[in-house]
This record gives sequence, structure tokens and C-alpha cells, in this order.
Amino acid sequence: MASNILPPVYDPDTVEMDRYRFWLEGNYFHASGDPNKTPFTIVIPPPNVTGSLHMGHALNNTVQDVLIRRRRMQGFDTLWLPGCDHAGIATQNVVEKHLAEEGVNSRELGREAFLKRVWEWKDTYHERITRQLHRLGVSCDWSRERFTMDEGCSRAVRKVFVDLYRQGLIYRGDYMINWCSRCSTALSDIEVEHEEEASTMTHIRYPLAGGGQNYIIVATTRPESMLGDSAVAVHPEDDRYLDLVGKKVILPLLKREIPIIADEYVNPEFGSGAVKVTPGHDPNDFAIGQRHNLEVIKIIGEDAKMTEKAGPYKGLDRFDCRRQVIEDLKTLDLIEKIEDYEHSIGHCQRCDTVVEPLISRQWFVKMKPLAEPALETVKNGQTGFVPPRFTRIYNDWLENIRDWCISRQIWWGHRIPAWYCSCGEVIVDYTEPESCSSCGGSDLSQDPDVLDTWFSSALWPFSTLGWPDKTADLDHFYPTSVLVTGYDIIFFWVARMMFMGLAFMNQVPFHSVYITGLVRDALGRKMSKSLGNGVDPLDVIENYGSDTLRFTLVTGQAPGNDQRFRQESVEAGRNFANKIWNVSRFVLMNLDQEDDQEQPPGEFDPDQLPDGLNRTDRWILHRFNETLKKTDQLFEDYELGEAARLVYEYLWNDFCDWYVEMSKYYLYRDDQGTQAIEDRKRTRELLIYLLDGVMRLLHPFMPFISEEIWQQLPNRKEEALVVAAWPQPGEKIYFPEDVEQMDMVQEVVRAIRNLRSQVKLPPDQKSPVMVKAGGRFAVCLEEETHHIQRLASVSNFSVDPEAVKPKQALSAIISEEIEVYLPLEGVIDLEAERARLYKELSQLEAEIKRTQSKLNSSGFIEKAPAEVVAKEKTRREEQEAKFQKLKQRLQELT
RNA sequence: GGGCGAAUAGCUCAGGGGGAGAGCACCUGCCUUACAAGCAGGGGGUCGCAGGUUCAAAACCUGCUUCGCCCA
Repeated sequence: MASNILPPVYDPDTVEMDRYRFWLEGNYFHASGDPNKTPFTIVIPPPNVTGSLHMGHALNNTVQDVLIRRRRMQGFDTLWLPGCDHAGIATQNVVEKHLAEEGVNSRELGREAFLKRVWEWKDTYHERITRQLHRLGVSCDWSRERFTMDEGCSRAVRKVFVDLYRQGLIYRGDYMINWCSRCSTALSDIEVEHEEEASTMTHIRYPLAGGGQNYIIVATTRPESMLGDSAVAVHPEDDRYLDLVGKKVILPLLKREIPIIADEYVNPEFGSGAVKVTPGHDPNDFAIGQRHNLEVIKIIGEDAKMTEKAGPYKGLDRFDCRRQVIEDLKTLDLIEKIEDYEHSIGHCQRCDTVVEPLISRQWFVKMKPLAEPALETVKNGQTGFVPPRFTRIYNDWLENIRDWCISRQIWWGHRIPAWYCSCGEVIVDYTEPESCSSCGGSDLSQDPDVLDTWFSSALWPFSTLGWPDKTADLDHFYPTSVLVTGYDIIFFWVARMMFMGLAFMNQVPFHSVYITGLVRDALGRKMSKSLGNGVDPLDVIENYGSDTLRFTLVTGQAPGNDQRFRQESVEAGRNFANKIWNVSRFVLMNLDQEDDQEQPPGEFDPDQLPDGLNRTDRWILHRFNETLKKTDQLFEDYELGEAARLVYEYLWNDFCDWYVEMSKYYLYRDDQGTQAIEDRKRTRELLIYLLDGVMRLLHPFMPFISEEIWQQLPNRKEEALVVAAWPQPGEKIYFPEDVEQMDMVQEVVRAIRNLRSQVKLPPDQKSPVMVKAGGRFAVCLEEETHHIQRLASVSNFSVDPEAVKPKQALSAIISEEIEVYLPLEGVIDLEAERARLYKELSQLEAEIKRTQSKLNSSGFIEKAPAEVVAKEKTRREEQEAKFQKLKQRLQELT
């Protein structure tokens, strides 16, 4: 039966297609909300509805799914809450661009019509993202899916805004903000990306007022900003300028008189020690201006063109103006010099336009009071970062936090719940007021701006659970267990969720923050649209299957570290999937042998070990048990890549390469004796048990193939692997002695294979082998004769403590007590054999030297732990014995 | 300028005080009835450099070099 079902090459398409539907139909991802069960909660970092998912999403969601699936199998009430983010500026930009291609100007379209188009866009891409997540196999509870702009989340946003406003933590005012002239909106500080760029430093002479030839030199990277200068500043202790402080200079071009002031901010070492002060267009200058009551002159407008305050330069683009100003200053001979200079320039995160600092009336969140508890809870361990080094990044940022500009001059987003009355009153409320609370008038208009996208994202862990209502979900699932996200949004999102969660829920939003790295291209470059080096996860899924992609991503990553995405790694993952498939085929194929009519394989119970377990059985059970324990520990430490590698190694190296190979002896033995039938039955039971167990272990990483195979296993108790129990280490399974003995058997097999390989004996040409063995391994080697014969192509296998090496034979020395002889019918190549033994001897000599020097050191003998010394001594004895034997073999060949 | 990370086999990366590991690539032999996307065997490394701690360092400490990232 099974052999007919499973083809020899694994085809993920046919398998993965139906499995996801099967899970959905079974409602397995649904969190019960049962208050008696322990919850395990993850809220998804909501993907932007701008476009489709990239490799970073694939990694991020795979990690979450791995964590969630294991917890589900462990019996937690797991909730993985999915959803999307409206992504204000980003989405508005792509839709605007899209409309422009249709020849539609968004601004002309009008607010309502434009928003209608964005909602359509949102629907399309939301659906696409959902489809992609399904393909990836994520086990989200889709019945609880949310969107940052749905009714509930919007209500949460208004509630938070109004409450913070009433607490005095949200205010409106004229301050210096970052302005993107292309997006035509204010940005927060972290939405500005600074890039080092080659530029120039222009040194300008500002003539002193009162005539004469004296002037003071100021240096600037932005000559056009001089049009807005309100002062020249020097350091108060700078001797060079002491007598000039209080005097005035004539601002060139505009001929305004501006004062020379003293301020600690100025670095006297830098340039001439005098700086021009432009309070309207530089944050530091703004601060100086406030200290000295300087006039703020706005010379650059929101359109990045010069205002009328720039006099004759009015209307010029800021960069054209820069060129013109330099030209005009040159004409006046007021340029001292222009030198090359590299400095960092702020760009809009979304469109890369150079950001303009300017004064604007915006809404802000007062950060200090909110930041403090967010710092405190991380310091006292209520929330921890994985890996911990990111704690510092978080702390540094929150400790130096500045107020958060939250208003955006775009249309797509949560409208600010503030209304302005013609009488001047500002009303901030949960719902639209009908009349002015001050004058009673009804001439109210709502603030046209929307909130920073991250304002709503900051509420995500509780707004999605029903807040501000007191819902059962909120009660049960908050705080969430772990947040999985990239280090690039620790400031944007993690920190903000922390302070909002603490402010409104009085509890941290999550206990752990698992930080993933970037998925880069094969050359280590960031994947980007402009480079065209992005790899579409859907392409990988189509070519290799989702399990393969997931396995590749998980094994390729260490927490917080970037990884390169390489074709070769994907192929390795694909090969692993195929290996899993084939070993399962093997097991399933061997379940329906004829004697099953009388004795169908029963169920192996690790807690009721049957009589008759042989050494190989005990060995593999022990190895499986160990793998379970280690994997669990790695899971607890969030070392998912290591955990996946461990499962890989166990499955491939132990289970496939050894246990399955050895099981063939019992399965294929032509023997109808009671013992043989008993062996066959037990072996099948174990194969089923072990395959079942490793499928469970594998399920979080490779859910599709594991579920598919598991569904074909007999003796299933649960209805689906996705909700089957996580495997537990069996308490009675502990066979270290068998493991040691099996290691020796394997070593002997390898030695024989190695000897055979020296003389290129083909596998079907079996040869006799003699083992000279005394001591504790002699019996076990003899008992495992049948395995050694099968695994090493041995005809006659004999174990004898008195064995003597035949003249025409190759030999291998395994230990003090064990030697392997491979007699050869023809004449052996003496020269080659000598060379081989000689090489082995010289390697051994080097090892002896190292061991001996350790043992010669009195410090080592006295200070190293006794067991280390003992180990070293044993090693030395074994080396010596081996050395003597090798020398003897060499002599025999001479 | 401050901080963080990386540097280990030809390539990509794990590891982390007590004999250097994996995958891929390479060489050799095998279409062995689960798998050639495989099996078996093999070669290949002063673990970036220099100091220090230690009986013992690739691992811990200090400094340096190169690359990358974050912040100012």
C-alpha cells in the first residue's frame, strides 16, 4: 500500500497544496481562549500592505511559526495573531506612484476619492500577503486577524491619543521637525536616514558692522542657509573673539545686521571657531537661538523652495539657491575657500529625498515620562532581548530620547482626533464633537493630518486583543510571550510597544524579544529593489517547497545575525526533505510483510520497554532520547538553527545511516523462526515509533512533509500532527553502555570499509575479516557479526583474542585491544600499504608528542582536574599501544 | 567621535577553557531492492594579528587590522 502511495522523489507541490487546507479545515490554528490552559501568544509583526512579502518576512514568520507550532504541540493555548499594517507614508507613496502611471494626480483626485483607491490597493495586497503566508505554512489564527486601520484598532488609537493629550503627554506646537518635501510631510527623527556623502565646506567672510576691512569667517556645508542666519556664535572662552562678542556683522547678500554671540555649544577647535546660526533650519542652531532669543527665519518652505524671506532668491529650489549664493558670494569676494568635506546628510526613509529641518506646527508625544518605565522593565528583566546585546541598543535610545513628532501631512492613516473651532478652541475627543465646548459654535473642522503609522503599531499587542474593551482575549493572552522582529525596528516598534503597553496595560507587551538578522544575497549584499538582487520567497517555494525554504532559513540563522541566502543552502535543504521522504518510504514499505497477517506491528511504548530489545534498538532509542533533550534545551534558549541542525544530524546520521541500515538485517532475514519473527515485529514497531517521533520533532521546522508522512503512519492516536503531542524523553531509556559498544561496532565497520577502499574492493565483492579483540568489546563485536557483515561487505567475520595477522592482509589498529585484519587473495601493494601505515604512524607520533608534553608538565598533573589527567593518561596508554602495533606492522612489511 | 557585530577548511557558516566541526565544492569507488537530490571512503585548517590570564586558549581579557551595522 504505502509503496504505491509514495513516489521515490519528493514532490512538495502535491503535498503542500492540500495540507494547509487540511489544517484550516481542521481549525487547528484556532486558539481556544480557555482560561484553564496556559496561553502562548505571539502577535505578528504586521506586514505593510504596500506590496508582497520578501525574504525577511519569510524568515521572521518561519521563526514565529516554529515557536508557535512547538508550543501548540506542547499543549499550550497558542495564539498567533495575524494582521497587516496600513503603512501610512509607504502605502500613500506607492498608490500615488501607481495613480501617476495612470495619469492621475492624487492631490487633484481629492482626499476621499484617493482614500477609496488606497483601500482598494489595500484589499488587493492584503489578499496577496495572506496567500503568501498560507504558502509559507504559518499557523496563524486567521479568525482573529486584524488590520491597523480596522474599527477596533482605530478606536484604540483615538483612545490613546485623547488620554495622552489629557495627561499632558501629547501636545501641539511649533518646533523643528524633519520635513520631506517630496512626501510633503513631517517625519520623526528616526524616519530620517543619515548617509555619509561627499560634499563641500564653504568658508564665508562675514564683514563686521561699522565698516573697515575686518570680517569673521564662518564655515558651512549649506551656504544657502546663510540667508536665514540670525547670529554668528563663538565659544565664550575663545580669546580670538572675546572682544567681538556683542558686536555685529553684516550678513552678506541680504545685508542684515546680526549679532555675534557667545555660546558653549561652539567648538573652538573646529574651522575658524565661529559658526553661523540659522535657527530656522538646523536643530542645533534652533537650540542656540532659543538660548539667545534669536529670530527664527524660515527661508526654505515646505516645497523645498526659497521663501520671500530669502529676498531675491525667493522661489529658487534650495539646491539651485546654494549654487547661486556661492556664485554671488564669489562675485563679492566673500568666499575664503571651499574645501571638500564629507558629512552625513539626512534622507527620507521612504523616498530618499534630502530632508529639510524646519519649524512647523505639529503634534508631539512627550517622551521622557513614557520612556522611564520602558527602561525600568527591561532593566529588571520583565522583558528580555535575545540575544541580550540588543538590550543596550534599546536602552541607549530610550535614555537619549527626544519628543516624538506624530503628525503626518498625508491622507492615509488615522486622522488626528482634534477639532478646531473658528473661535480658536482646540477640542480633542474620542468622537467628533457636535459643538465647540468653549463658544458653543458648530463651525468645527478636524485636523487634516494623520498619525505616524508607528503610533498605531505601538498599540498592536493590545489593540488586536480587543482593547480598549475588557475582552476575554485581552485577559487571557496579554502580555504576549515573545515578539519576533528584526533589529532594524527596535526603535520604531519594539520600544514604542513597550512604553505604550506599560502606559495603557500596566504590563509589558511581551516577555521576550527575539531579534532576527537580515537575509542578504549570496554576496552578502542587502536585498533591494534597485539592485534587483532580491530573491522572491514564493519562487523558492515553487521550486523547492515551503519546508525547504523554512529549513534553509532557520538553519542559516543565529539570533541577531545576518545570513546570506544561497542557492546551495536551498539545495541542501531540498536534499534533506528528499531524505526524509525516502526514509519514510522505506519504513512504510516494510510494514506490510506477509507475517503481519498474524502479527501486525503493535505500538512501541517507551515507558513500557518490551523484552527483547537488542543493542541496536537500545542504541537508537538512547540517541533519540538525547536528541529530544538537547533539542528542547536549544528551543528554550531560542537556538532554533542549532535545534534544526541537531534534528538533521540525528535523522540523517543515526537513524538513516545506521539504524535503518541495521534494521534491514531483521526485516529481510530469510528465517521463519520465532526469534526472527519476533525481531521483525519489534523492528517494525520501533521504526514506526522512531519515525513518528522524529516527525514530531521536525514538525515545527518542516510542517508540510512531516504532517504528510505522519498521516500515513499506523497506530496514530491524534488526528493531526499539528496538534499531536510534543515528544517526551522516555525515562526508562538510558543505555550509555550500548552507545559505547555501538560506537565500537561503528568504528570497526568504518575501519573495514576504509581498508576495502584502499584496495578499491567493490561492495559486491565480499571478503573475510578477522578481528583480534580481547577485553570488553570482544563479546559485543561477535554478537553484532551480522550487522558488521552487512554494513562492511564482509563474508566471514571472526573475533578471536589470539588472532594473528595473515601475511597477505591489510590491518587497522583501532585500540589497544582491537585490531582488524583484511586478508587479500592477491598480492597486496606493499609499497602503498607501507606508505599508508607510515603516514598513520607519523600522525600518531605528533599526537603522542602533544599528550606526553601535557603529562610531563607538573602544573598539569597538579592543577588540572583529576578526571582530565586520568583521561590524558588513558589516552597516552592507548597511543603507546597503537604506536607499538603500528611499528610492528610496518616491520612485517619490510 | 561612541557603540555593536563579524574574521574558523576553497565557499557559506556552526561551535565555544581539556584532541578543529557541518553543508557545499574537491578526489576515489559504487545505478547495494528508501533515496545518484543517494551510498561508502578520502584530502584539506598556526580558528585575522600581537600581547596577557591559565597547568591548559580557537574559545576568556587587552590592544590592533579589515569588513559591516547602529548612534551622534
